[in-house]
Amino acid sequence: MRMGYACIVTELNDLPKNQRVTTNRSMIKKTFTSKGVDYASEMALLNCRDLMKILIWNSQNQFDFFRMSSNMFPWASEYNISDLKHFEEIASVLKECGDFAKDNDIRLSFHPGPFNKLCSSDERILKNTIKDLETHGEIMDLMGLSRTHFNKINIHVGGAYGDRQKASEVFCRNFDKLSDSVKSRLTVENDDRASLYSTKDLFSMIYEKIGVPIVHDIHHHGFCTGGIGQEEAMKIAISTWGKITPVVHYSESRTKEYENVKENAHSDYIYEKIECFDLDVDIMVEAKKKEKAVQKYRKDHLSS
DNA sequence: CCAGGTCAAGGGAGT
DNA sequence: ACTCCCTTGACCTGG
Repeated sequence: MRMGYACIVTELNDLPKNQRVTTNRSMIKKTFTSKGVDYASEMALLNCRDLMKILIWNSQNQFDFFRMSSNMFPWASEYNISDLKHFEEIASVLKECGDFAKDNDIRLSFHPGPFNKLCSSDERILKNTIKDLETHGEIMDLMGLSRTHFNKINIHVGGAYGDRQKASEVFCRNFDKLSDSVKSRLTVENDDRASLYSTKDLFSMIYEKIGVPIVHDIHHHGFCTGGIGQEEAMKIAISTWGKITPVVHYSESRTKEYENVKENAHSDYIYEKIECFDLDVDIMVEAKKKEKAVQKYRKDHLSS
């Protein structure tokens, strides 16, 4: 069982700016407009170089599961990676990252943002979504990562528009418009609101139609059960993965740590022993303190 | 260095 | 109609 965390190594991120290691260098629109795509290219190269440092840190700290940031290429919707000024060096660094991950058995994944709406019937929104997803696939291809759900690109369906069944059908139709680079890696995650998609919904509306595996988020399930329990939902999700080890997401409510916060907001750390019903899964921990939350969990629950 | 205000995208929920 | 939140806070400006 792997345990991973998302996008940021706080230990390396919370350093003075000139020593900081991060893959999240970005910029506001005004800066992108004034400094242009070559500046974005510079930022992307720095981000990719730091990805390598983060992977090394992971291997030195017994982490074999990591979610890469979608911010590695700022304003990626506005250009093709292969047209960037620093493309050759970027490609070379990314290949090194991918090779390192494989040599050290680190599972890498992506979780593109909430603006991806593969269920949209609006051509412009769909076009933006496909562009973003293809960028994620291209990065993984450049890294030489497998075109399997081991290196998943995980998204939510993205909307219901008042009719889940109908929206999910649009999602399935649009899935066909993606390249193999994305199709082979795409997974869907259950939502944290009853009006959206439960794990059970995803099974019948997505998996049974197009074979896209389900990432079961244990925390989200509490807000959108689909009328079934945690164990049943997890088993349904896990049945969709074939030979690849399934991923489940885990987090706890921020209300455990702070007052006047939303029930479904994520906590800094996690406290309870994660119940996996003896299933073989990899766990992506979504807690604000990132790697520190996993380290604390290991100390509390896994050390002997 | 720091604090405070601001920031692409789409949908949903709360006000 | 407006604001906040979501995968992941980070950027920018003025002091």
